[in-house]
Amino acid sequence: MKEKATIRDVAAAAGVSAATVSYVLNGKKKVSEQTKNAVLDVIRQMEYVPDLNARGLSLKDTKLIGVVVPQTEPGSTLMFRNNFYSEILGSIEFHARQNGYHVLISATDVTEDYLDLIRERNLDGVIIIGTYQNKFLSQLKQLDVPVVLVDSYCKYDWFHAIRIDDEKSSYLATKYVLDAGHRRVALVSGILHENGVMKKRFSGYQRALADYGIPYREEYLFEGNVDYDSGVSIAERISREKVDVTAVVAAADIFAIGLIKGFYEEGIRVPEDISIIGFDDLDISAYLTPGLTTIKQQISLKGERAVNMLVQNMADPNMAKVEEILPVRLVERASVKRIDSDKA
Amino acid sequence: MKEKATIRDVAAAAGVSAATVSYVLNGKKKVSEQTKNAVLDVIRQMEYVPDLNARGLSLKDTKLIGVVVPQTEPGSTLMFRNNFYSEILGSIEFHARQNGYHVLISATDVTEDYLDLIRERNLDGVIIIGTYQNKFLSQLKQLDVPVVLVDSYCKYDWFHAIRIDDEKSSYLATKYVLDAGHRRVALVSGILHENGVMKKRFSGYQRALADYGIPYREEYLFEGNVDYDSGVSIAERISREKVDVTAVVAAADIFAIGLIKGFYEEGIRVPEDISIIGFDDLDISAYLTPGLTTIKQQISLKGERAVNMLVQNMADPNMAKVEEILPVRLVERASVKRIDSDKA
DNA sequence: ACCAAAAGGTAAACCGGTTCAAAAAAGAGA
DNA sequence: TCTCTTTTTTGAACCGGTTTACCTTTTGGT
Repeated sequence: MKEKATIRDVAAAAGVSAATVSYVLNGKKKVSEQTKNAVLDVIRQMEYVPDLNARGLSLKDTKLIGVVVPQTEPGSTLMFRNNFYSEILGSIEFHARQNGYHVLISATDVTEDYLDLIRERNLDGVIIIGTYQNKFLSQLKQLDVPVVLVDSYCKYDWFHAIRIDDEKSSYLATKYVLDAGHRRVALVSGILHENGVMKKRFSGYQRALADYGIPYREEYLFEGNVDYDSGVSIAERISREKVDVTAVVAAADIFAIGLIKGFYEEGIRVPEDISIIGFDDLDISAYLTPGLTTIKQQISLKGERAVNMLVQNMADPNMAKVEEILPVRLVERASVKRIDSDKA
Repeated sequence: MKEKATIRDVAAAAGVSAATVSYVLNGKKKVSEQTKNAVLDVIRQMEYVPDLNARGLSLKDTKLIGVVVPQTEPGSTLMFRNNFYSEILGSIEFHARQNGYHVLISATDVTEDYLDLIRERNLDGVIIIGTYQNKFLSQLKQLDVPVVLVDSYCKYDWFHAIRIDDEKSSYLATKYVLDAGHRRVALVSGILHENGVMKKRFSGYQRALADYGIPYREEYLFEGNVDYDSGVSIAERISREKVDVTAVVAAADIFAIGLIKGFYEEGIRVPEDISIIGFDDLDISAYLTPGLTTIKQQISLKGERAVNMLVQNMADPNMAKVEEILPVRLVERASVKRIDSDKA
């Protein structure tokens, strides 16, 4: 790395003290127009750029925020392959920069290591996307750093949170399918006991059924890891075990995508033979054939709000904890067929 | 942020000097077993974590690397929606951490601003993915920071580079289609005059045609932005203008995905009516119906090699510039139909 | 003109690490 | 026991910023 000019170099060249240069830069004290201009000239001329590390050291304010994206397996980079997370990340990076922060990414879980990272780097704030290990939350709280949780249900109100109303959204999706005339509808979900989000979506599904006077049937519930392969194999199971459904609510688009593929392999056409509704609206979802009818989340708005919330909290450490619920929207594409409900 | 213990706090508690604690931590000087253990005990007990910013300040070595992912439009976060980049990024993050580095992401172009960022944060190294603006390269070089270029053709050998052999890979793809019996094959490509990678893929396509004695026909070349929508509209054009081809080589999977959708809307089936081969092997590509035959890049290997190269250069500033070409592999799925070449 | 107050500027200490030069302690040889 | 080494340890300076406390000028009111 080329040697950089320091604030004292600038000071010397401008014939003033380092303190003055500092004041010119951050305007915390009045400096006469004359000296200010002289200093600015030198700065421009020397291409001086202040060192944020040094500044961070004395200000204890690093303008650095950490973003944690979940890793599916240790050492895997899968989470980045999930467009859902990537898109939030992109949005976070953009808005962070708008607010003068830089983003340090980590594809770790929130563990001891990450807590150390926060302290090592003196992160000003942290955004955690998706799941986390409960046992480290209280330690995270101890750190007393602003934290925004995105898309997860924390039983304590220790941190800001931002997400959608999963129960209601799932209700919406299920209701849509029921309104289309379907009566025997399956739910493909993540593992319920380990995933709060999925639990809520399960509840919404159940409530919609109940509203239509349809009893919940356990054999219509399929749990699996939230990935493409689960979708494929669940489709196979539904086909081979001749599970008697006309529609399936997929609690994540990635499931739906796998299901379509799986059904296709089994000679079952979507939506002619079976209808599917998804959840998330990944950008792939519009590209599929048929286009996936799904619950659209405003993914990049999520990132934006997360950053804003964090920035606000970093400015005011005593800010009350807020929980923001973003709206969703059902986008109709071609994967759900309207059927005659009497027939069903 | 909770106040952290400093090295002097540890020193005081252990009854030694700060220097000693420092030596215990980084082993640059011998410390007696006895004091070492005493110090380590205190460190454990106080949960002391050294401050990397402070260390960076005195060592001029921040253990921070910057990764630039291209932004499609100013202010957009589109690049993150491109799985291709996300996956490289994920891989980079993982391997960087393995090597003790943290990753600062930016979705900027390499402009004045980013050059400033490098200096502000004293980045130890930089990985630039994809395109960049030529005019800033020489300034980047001035900075004298280790840089690895991923997936781009730089006319100067100023930086390390890592990519695939685009010409040959494209040749391979085209040859595969020709071997399947196709004779009238279109190329869907990015804008040639602004994209070095696409230029190479175009050459490969031409060379394959030539090898088979097939004259290149300009009306079989379709240029567009490398995105889904271009694919859709090019499919429409091919259909409506009744362009007489039996196959198309898509110079990026995202094109192929759009093409499939576009053809579908036009009532043209893939691969029954028209064959398509892609390029990249996005993870979506396997999920499509039909599965996309494509040129597979080892995307995460790319990230790994980029990090290794950078780490090596950071360790040895005089390291000679290297250019690494990664192998590709054609993966056969269902989007290319073998036809009787006589008929064509 | 005279003094108080305001404005502009600065030296020096500090943030939390590392490291040099030198001091202190321990070990070795005579 | 007393030097001479060798090993351990340490005080202090430094990295590049910020900031406090204080000093000098100006300015302004009477």
